Amino acid sequence: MTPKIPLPDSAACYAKLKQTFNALTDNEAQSLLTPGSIRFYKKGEHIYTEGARIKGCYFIYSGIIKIYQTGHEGKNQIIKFDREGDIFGFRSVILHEPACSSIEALSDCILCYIPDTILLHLIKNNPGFAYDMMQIACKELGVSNHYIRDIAQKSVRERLAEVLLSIAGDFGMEKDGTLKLSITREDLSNIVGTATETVIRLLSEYKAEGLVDSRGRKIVLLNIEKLKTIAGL
Amino acid sequence: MTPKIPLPDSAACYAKLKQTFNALTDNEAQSLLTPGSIRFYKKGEHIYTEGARIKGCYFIYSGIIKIYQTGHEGKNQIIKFDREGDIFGFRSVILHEPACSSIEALSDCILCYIPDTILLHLIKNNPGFAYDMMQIACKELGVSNHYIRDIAQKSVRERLAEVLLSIAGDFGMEKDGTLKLSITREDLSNIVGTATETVIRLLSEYKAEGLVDSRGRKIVLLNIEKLKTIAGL
DNA sequence: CGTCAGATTGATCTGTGTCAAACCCAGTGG
DNA sequence: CCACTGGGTTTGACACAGATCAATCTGACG
Repeated sequence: MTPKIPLPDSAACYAKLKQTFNALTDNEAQSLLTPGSIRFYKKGEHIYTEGARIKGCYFIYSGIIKIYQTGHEGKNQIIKFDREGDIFGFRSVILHEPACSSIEALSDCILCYIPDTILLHLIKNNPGFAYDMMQIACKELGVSNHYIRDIAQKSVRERLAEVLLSIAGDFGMEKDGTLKLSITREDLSNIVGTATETVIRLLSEYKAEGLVDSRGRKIVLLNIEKLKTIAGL
Repeated sequence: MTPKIPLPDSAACYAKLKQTFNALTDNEAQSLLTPGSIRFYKKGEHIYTEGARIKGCYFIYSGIIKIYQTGHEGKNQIIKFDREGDIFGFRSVILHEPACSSIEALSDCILCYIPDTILLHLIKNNPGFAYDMMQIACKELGVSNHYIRDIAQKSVRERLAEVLLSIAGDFGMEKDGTLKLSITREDLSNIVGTATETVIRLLSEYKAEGLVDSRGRKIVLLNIEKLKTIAGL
């Protein structure tokens, strides 16, 4: 559990916070950065689990986390990935409800914990902050609703292409087209909402068509345009 | 276009508003109820369409509206129904984006239009209101994410049962189990995310099993418990 | 060098989508 | 009053995408 990377000091964390919430005053940022609020999480570690009564939310200083829900027969549905500068868990805090999804660190992470009292205090006392949060919630809402349509209407083949492109968009790729996010076939299938074998077969098809290349978790997008066509974009 | 029912006076509308947004002050409520902000919409009328640059959102004084997105080959995905006391369109206003879904009146409706300037002003000046809006957005977010899991993992048979139950929950039913919301098979299929014929076949199956009865758009839930089992609840 | 998770490939089964035809019923207009 | 019309509903036949099950393979790592 010893951090492999040094925890950032308050100043560094403050700078990150300001990027996401530019409405925060210095005083308020101070109130967020109490001792112990900044914590290191090892890759693979679970931050919290569906149904947990969390009493605060988390700001990501660095790293990538996976947000998912467990369904029938233990199959997981990945809702989204969050990264540096994102905030998660606020839904449960604001509604005073148990967590509706589980969170797992996909890479080593540094998270800043924001207790419910402070979050609610900020929303009720800093209108700019409330507006920032509002925008974040609305953006997520738009993405989720868009995804409902896709998952309901598009074929798995189309959705997989779309997911690959959106991963490229969210996390970037090397100059050669390699996705910066390394991800297992199983996780891919849990985003797309299909069986792992199907993802593997479709990736092979793409490969045969010269659209992608892959070795293990390294996936290379060779023909973005064609993938967009398949995805229906 | 002449209203079949008289438009409510400001006082009636004010009362409805207070039920949803109890943080509103009298002055603020006044600012919402300018002349012309309250309008009647006929059943089947389109309030606005995906991609429209709307400059305000709507509060539902009475009636039911359908929120949907158009996908491949004109097939629609219904995101949700809203009714009396609900507010819609705020996502686009808050993000300054074009509408991401279309709105249609499922019954005769009376809507109260809230211009963007006023909505944003309220959020930035009345923390209680901002918090109310925040809760609404978060609630919708929770529902949407939950639905992503369902649509990705459950079979159509399971989802149809779930949708019927949730319609019963949202809009109620008569003592005999008849859903108060009358809905076409096509709309049902557009919620579940399947073909119309499949909904019809599954309803027939349910009927054969004594779980539901139906004549036209009147659907009667005969065995709620069994339906819950099918839905996986 | 053994082990184990993840990746791959094949064979098979089935839930749903698609296409086509017919039917029911309410509203309209002659 | 009745034929006409058209939207919604129903049923059947058929094809196929994708799930499932089973077996094998690969590569990373202790």
